[in-house]
Amino acid sequence: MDKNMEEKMFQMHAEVCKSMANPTRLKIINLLGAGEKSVEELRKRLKLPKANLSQHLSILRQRRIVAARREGLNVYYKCANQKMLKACEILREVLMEQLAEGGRLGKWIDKGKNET
Amino acid sequence: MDKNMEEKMFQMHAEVCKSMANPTRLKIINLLGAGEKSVEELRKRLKLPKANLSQHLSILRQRRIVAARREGLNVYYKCANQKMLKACEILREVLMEQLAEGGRLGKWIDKGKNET
DNA sequence: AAAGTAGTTTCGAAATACATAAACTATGAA
DNA sequence: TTCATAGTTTATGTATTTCGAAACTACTTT
Repeated sequence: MDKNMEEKMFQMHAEVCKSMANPTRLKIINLLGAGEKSVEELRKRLKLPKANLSQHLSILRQRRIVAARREGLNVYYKCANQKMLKACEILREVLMEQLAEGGRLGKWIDKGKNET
Repeated sequence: MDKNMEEKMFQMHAEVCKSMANPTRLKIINLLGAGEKSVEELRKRLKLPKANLSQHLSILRQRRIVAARREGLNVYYKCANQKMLKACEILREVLMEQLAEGGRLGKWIDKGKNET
């Protein structure tokens, strides 16, 4: 893998992370992880204005995190890739561990200086 | 897991993703994945102004993605959690696959309408 | 064709993230 | 104590993200 390719990979990777860097979008991913859903179903569960929901879905679509399929009036979305779900799952595990081991999000080097 | 907890998890998850949503920070994570390094080493490899590097490290530290340790004049950083690395690795795999399968980042439903 | 439902896009304002520069802190050496 | 090195923090201007509102598109029914 050459230098430019590496550079592009980091860029793409960052953009995928950006797409996931929003609680609403993570909720969407989570719901779709349990199976395909129409926008209307997502809207009801998430209680979001549909314009906003559509914007989030658009972002996820552009990064190929979800895939869309139209059927009549409805557009159905699903997770485009199981591996992405796996990656999310791992991060959630880590967070659960961190919550368990004290919860406090440390500020600085663990020298007892910046305790809250 | 109650409703508020769920909410907080999504929030935290988003913040971790945000911390990773930048090519420079991903490069840092990648370098640290290969082993502990001083800020000076990172600076030389990444060719970044040290103030900027320090800011990025601060963000990664706050989310416990990296851990810092001082030794004399130097501060050494390492990845705080192997699972985070694993999650990164999985995302990179997905990206490699996507590049392999055509590269073009699709704009809309795969109906041949929005070809580039 | 007209109206209704499902979904998307565009626009603009407020909030966040980013890089640069300058000032500051911490440690070790002279 | 003064200097030098390694690293952090604090402005500040710019760019990006986010959400609501309004306008628009796609399909179905009447």
